[in-house]
Amino acid sequence: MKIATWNINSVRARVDRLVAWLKAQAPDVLCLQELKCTNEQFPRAEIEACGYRAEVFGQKTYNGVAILSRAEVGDVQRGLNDGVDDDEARLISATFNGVHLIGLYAPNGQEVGSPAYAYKLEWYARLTRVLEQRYQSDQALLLCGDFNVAPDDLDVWDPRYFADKTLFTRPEREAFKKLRDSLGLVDAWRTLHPDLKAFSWWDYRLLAFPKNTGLRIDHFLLTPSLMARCKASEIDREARKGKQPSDHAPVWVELT
DNA sequence: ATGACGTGAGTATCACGA
Repeated sequence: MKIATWNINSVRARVDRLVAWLKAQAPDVLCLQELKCTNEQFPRAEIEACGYRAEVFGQKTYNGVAILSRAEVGDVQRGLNDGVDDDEARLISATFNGVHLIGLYAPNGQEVGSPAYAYKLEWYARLTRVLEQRYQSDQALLLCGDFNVAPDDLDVWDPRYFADKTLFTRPEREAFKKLRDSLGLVDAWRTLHPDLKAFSWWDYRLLAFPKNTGLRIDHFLLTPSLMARCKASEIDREARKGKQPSDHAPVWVELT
């Protein structure tokens, strides 16, 4: 079973790329982030024409997440549903083949010290509480998506330059670690590539992709029992090439 | 100069991304 995640940075601007990638990679599940469209604007017909269903949690202009799958998913929930007043479409969860899936788009945080930065840290704390309240570490649970945090030095092209920059500040990395530790979750790609310096996002500016000045911020977090079934995980750097790409590459895991 | 691009909204320029 192949499960993928991709921050597509506007699904309407890239529907042709999306369809081509689904046909080429044939994942069983693809979690999408940054749809930048409402449920009504989502290109459902094109997705269904290539054999996928779509559970969509859209929002006008910003955010928006979806779960595409070859077979029907169960128990779909949109949002954290933790009682906090929050209308940002950043999380969708479902079950598929006995696996609890959570597809998420964590807040970016803008500048350190800004309201958006505080919201990001609070959002991580809320998600951690939700995991602790609703799941157990012995379940088959998988979180994937754009976490907007580079966890370690190896995940940043220049850790010294990023030391006090959003996505790599100590509070963000600690919030990510607390989320991971809540259920003993494992960073699947890093576990399978312990010494590799590779990225999943590159700035559109400054020739960042050809210079490979990127960050690894798109992740799969698995409970230990699910990690035992994970034999492969890769970042599809090819999908960042060519005309009008998303600034993120897709990431996938293969589960036995 | 670690230097500025892409998207949606709306129709000039701004908010936002990371």
